[in-house]
Amino acid sequence: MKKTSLNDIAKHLGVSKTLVSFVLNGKGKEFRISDDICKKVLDVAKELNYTPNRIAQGLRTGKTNTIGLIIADIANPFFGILGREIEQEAARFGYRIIFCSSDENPEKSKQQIAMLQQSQVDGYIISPPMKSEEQIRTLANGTIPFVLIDRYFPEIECNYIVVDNFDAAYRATNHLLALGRKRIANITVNMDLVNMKDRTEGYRQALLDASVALDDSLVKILPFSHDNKDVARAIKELVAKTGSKKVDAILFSTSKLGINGIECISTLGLKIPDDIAIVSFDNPDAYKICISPVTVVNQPLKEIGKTAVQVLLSQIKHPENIAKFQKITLKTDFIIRKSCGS
Amino acid sequence: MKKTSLNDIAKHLGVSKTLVSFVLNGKGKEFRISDDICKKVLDVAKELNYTPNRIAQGLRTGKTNTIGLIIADIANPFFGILGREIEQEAARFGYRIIFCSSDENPEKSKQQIAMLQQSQVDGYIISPPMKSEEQIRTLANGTIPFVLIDRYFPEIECNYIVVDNFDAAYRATNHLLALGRKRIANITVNMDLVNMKDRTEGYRQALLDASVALDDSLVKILPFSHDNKDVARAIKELVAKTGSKKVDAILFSTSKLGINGIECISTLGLKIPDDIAIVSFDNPDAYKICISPVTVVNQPLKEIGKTAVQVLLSQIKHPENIAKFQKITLKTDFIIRKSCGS
DNA sequence: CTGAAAGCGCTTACAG
DNA sequence: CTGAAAGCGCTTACAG
Repeated sequence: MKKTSLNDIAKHLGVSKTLVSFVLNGKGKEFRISDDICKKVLDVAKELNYTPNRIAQGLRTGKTNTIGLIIADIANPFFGILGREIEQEAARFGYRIIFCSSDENPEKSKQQIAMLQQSQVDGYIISPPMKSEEQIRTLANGTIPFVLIDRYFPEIECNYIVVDNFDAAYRATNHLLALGRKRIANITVNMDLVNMKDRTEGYRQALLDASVALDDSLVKILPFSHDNKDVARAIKELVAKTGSKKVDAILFSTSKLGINGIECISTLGLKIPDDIAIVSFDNPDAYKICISPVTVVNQPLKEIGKTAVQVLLSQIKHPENIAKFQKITLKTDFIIRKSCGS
Repeated sequence: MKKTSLNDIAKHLGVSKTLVSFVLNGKGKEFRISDDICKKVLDVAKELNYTPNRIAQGLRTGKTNTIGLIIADIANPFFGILGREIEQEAARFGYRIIFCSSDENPEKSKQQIAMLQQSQVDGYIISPPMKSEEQIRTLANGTIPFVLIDRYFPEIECNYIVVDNFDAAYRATNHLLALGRKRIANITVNMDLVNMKDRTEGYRQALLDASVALDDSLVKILPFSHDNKDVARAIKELVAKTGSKKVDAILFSTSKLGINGIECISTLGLKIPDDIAIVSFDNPDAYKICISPVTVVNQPLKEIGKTAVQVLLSQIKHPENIAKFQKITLKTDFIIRKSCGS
């Protein structure tokens, strides 16, 4: 029992597949095909259980109605929520998503882009790993639209939807400052990516503006593929400082760092916020029910995802706008809970 | 600058595309094409930046190397981790994933199956929502292999990879019993799905075996699309019981319930485990750093995902085995933390 | 109003 | 060893 094709329907009725194609695509009226025949075609299509072969359609029209999505890791709720939003918005317009987790590894993302290209996706949404500038530049020189999310490369002209990380970190640090914290540390990851860099810059600027001396030993930069031992080591170095150098607050640049960090702080018997105040980027469930619910920088994930799809689809539908880039920076909001005291 | 095709390479060299196809598919040796020509083809392919059009290939061969994945919600870490594992294992064998979140809504999953079918996926991995028996049965009558994960329908013959939920709940409840808890509640969701039903059955059986009287008012069944208010209401009803009816433990059948539940319990000023002991299914990050780290039933997500892909691919590659079903039930492990006291 | 024909980019018998 | 040809299932000028 092979799948039924347009041709099967055409033969069944003794008409041409042109005609069948027209009515099945709702162009019956447009080509003034008689209602009678339209009905027959529709009936037979249903009777034979016809479903269009999108792949054949894609080959013919050059459009697959598919978007390629590359993020760091779909198991990470940050990207999971983003992925969900993208899926949902894309589905509204009849697009499907092929997703890939790059693990922040440029070798992987390169292969994934190649795979997606071979799959003839109509566009890409990418959260580019560090050292992937060349891949993105190659994409920018091609004709398939794409939009970057979460990070971007300032020197590459293209669409991106990001968040004002500098501002977010600045405000978070100010919040700590306003509550009387002075020795504020920042635990972050490799600075090759602008989003991470901006966070630490915002933190630094807030300290400068408050005339608090910068102390580079308070900024802990972990490799991208860190584990909880790396975080524990950083925390231990930080809390080992005593006297006037005693650390009284930590800004975590990602929630993965924060979750591991809080686990470690608890293990060390330190109290949040009494001994150490905590602020973190991102807002996982864990932060809502943890020992001392965490004050966070909350990113508008829904909006990022939704906007990314909209920007992409507008370019897919208007190829003439391929060089009109949308560079969108969204604001974050700041959710105050208990981890900074009051 | 159109993409280069096989034909372009063929013309460029004045050979047939048959030949080009052979060497590009590594069949040069097999058809004894001279090394010289092979090299030329490869060189030109690289020079013209050739990439195969998988969609054309798919149309011709009837294989798209694509798997359709339907889960409840990719933003839920439970499914996110599962999705990640499936993606990774599939990629090892050259397969890509189109993913869909059904929201436990059978209308959606039905549409998604149709969409996936039109996309000519080679197989499906599905976590079927309740009331989707008919869709799954239709699939089972078709010729495209699929495997169910997380839940299944006992009356439908097909592949599935699930977990021994009865056993898991039985052990969890026994753990509570062994620590002296007697009035153990179970908060769960709609019982239409076997996995949820089995959890409550396991809970009941453990109580029976320990000669603890069953009390149906201790089993709170929420609708599938519950929010934290629903959970809060259930908890309040439970803790309102006093005297000999006082509740001293809760088994949460999902982590979404548990996270909301713990938030509510904290709000009410109750202490875990002193006032109430907690055990939950699933092991999100939140449980590791929360007020009283939660004792959990941990599902082998990696193994579920990996096995699902393997079972599916073995059927895709051996269509003759379409009716040889693999029904796999994996064991869970039990991670003891602090939420049950000692 | 309807049909015959070309063609999207591939693979694969078939022939020599 | 290599090529001409058919065909996967569709869409879309073109012709009448």
